[in-house]
Amino acid sequence: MQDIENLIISLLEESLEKLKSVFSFDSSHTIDLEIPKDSSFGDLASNIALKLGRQIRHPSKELANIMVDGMKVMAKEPPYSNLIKDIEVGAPGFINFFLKEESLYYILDVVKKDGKKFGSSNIGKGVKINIEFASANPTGPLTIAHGRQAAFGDSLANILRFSGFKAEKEYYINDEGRQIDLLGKSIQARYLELLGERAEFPQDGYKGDYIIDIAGDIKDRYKESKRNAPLSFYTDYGHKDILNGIKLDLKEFGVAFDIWFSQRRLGASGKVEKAIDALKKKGLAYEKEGALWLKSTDFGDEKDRVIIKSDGSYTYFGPDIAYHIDKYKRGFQKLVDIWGPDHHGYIPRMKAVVTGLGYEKESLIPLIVQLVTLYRGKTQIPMSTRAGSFVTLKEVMSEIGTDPARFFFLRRRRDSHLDFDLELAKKHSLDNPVYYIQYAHARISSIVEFEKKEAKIPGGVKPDPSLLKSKEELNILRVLRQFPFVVQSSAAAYEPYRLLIYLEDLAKGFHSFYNKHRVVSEDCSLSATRMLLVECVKIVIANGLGLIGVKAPTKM
RNA sequence: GCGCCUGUAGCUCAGUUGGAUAGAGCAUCUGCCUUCUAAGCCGAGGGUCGCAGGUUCGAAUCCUGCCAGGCGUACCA
Repeated sequence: MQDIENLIISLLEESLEKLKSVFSFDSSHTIDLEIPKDSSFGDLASNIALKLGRQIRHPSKELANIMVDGMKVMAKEPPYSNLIKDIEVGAPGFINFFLKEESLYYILDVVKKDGKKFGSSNIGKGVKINIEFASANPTGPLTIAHGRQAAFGDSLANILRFSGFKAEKEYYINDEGRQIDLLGKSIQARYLELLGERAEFPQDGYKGDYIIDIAGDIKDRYKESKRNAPLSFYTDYGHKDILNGIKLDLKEFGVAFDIWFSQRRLGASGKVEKAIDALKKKGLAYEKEGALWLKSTDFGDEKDRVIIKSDGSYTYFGPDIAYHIDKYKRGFQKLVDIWGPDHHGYIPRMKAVVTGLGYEKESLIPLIVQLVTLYRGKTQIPMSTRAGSFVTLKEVMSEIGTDPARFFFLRRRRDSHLDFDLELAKKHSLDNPVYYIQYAHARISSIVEFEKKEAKIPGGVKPDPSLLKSKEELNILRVLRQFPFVVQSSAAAYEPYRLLIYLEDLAKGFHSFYNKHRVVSEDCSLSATRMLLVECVKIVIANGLGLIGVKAPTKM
């Protein structure tokens, strides 16, 4: 398939070269092919004449006509002759290629042969890339916002691996600092309350019920013996307990991190001081009003940012600088940070650090994943971390299941605010595309079973793709052909949702086919061919769902 | 005030980076199960792409100015 693309591109290049004898222009054009949305515009199309027309100020359609006339002659000779059926000029100057059916059949062999690898590529060229995501503070359970980030980061990493990157999934544990202290104080206060003491609850303390649960656990385990325990006992107990919960949730959600990176360990290693020294040496940090500031304005930030507060403690930013440097030192060439929209102001200062220390600005890739609003039908479910009332990822998983949860979190562009309707996610219809896609996979599995049991197709019968003539069959071939493109564009744009849209399209193609045509029939040759077709659909659905971490069931 | 995100069919959203007649699903209306899974399929209606300018062969897409919603604007994380 890739060969077909390349052949047509080389044909276009050749034609462009000939055009130079008539017009003068520089030949630095990269020729892209697209798959037209409407198949009446052919199987592949190029807009090269339109681009060239703008450059040399000549009517595009005329250029396209000249090129097509030349290419039609060339297309009569091998290697093009057994590939191209026709070449046409489209309305504004598109060049549309119509391929022979044989060239579409080719995809079946490729899918069957590549199997689980179909769709993979090496566009990543082995570049080491770190994907850090869902790094919630261990001060409370994962919420649905983290759920979206987790589903996104996990799938993105899978897609990047499939595309030839060496991607690692990392979780940054914020296990020290002001918020952790606040957590400890909150637990301490609740514990003392349980012992019947009047305890002062911290002003900005964590008010959720889970704090009381933790305090209760401490009481069950230690009775009253922790009445005078130091604060560090509560901070340690609390954040470890919560982190364990987070790990369990993520495991259930199907996310397996390669690295759990502790901020506390980073602090103990002395790397934070080293990083700040490096900044000072480069003249990127200065002292003012007893605090240490980063000159982020030199790199386009609105104002300079505090690294060390006047009381001598670090802001969140301090360790985070060291953390990013550490990731580079560990050999990562690209760092993806997946953040919520509340972190967007954080991008310029982090970019400032990276460029200031001599790393490529583009090697840091912050991706902002927009908010999730939960609905139950028409009514919005209110969420507020501060009041301690929020819907957790765990609650969503247990209500609707992990597959629909992952799917819904991924279904939109990351820039798009996500409306997540729990009622919708529970429905078993096309309202809910997870089941629609999984259903296609299950149906095919069932056909495979049926054929095995009935043994309709004798062993010697070979598939003959030239029997595939119907609109529905040819459509499936076209859609199958797109899969590698979709994977690659998802990887390049860091957008897993494109894969979901594609899978819905493929499933639709299959269901349409299924309703109109029988796979296993009295016609052995046709049956064998359609079995091959349907098995290819199954492979691609399984590959696609695998990348987004959704199961491909054989029965439903 | 400033910054970021969003505005496309009644609803939820796509639109391949500036291309061809703006597309899906849901909802509404209408058909299809004695044969491989009806969690399915076929068909119909539904649009001033937030508004106003600009850039060019060509704009939902790019630029400017408005309008609306969300988020942020800490020596919190």
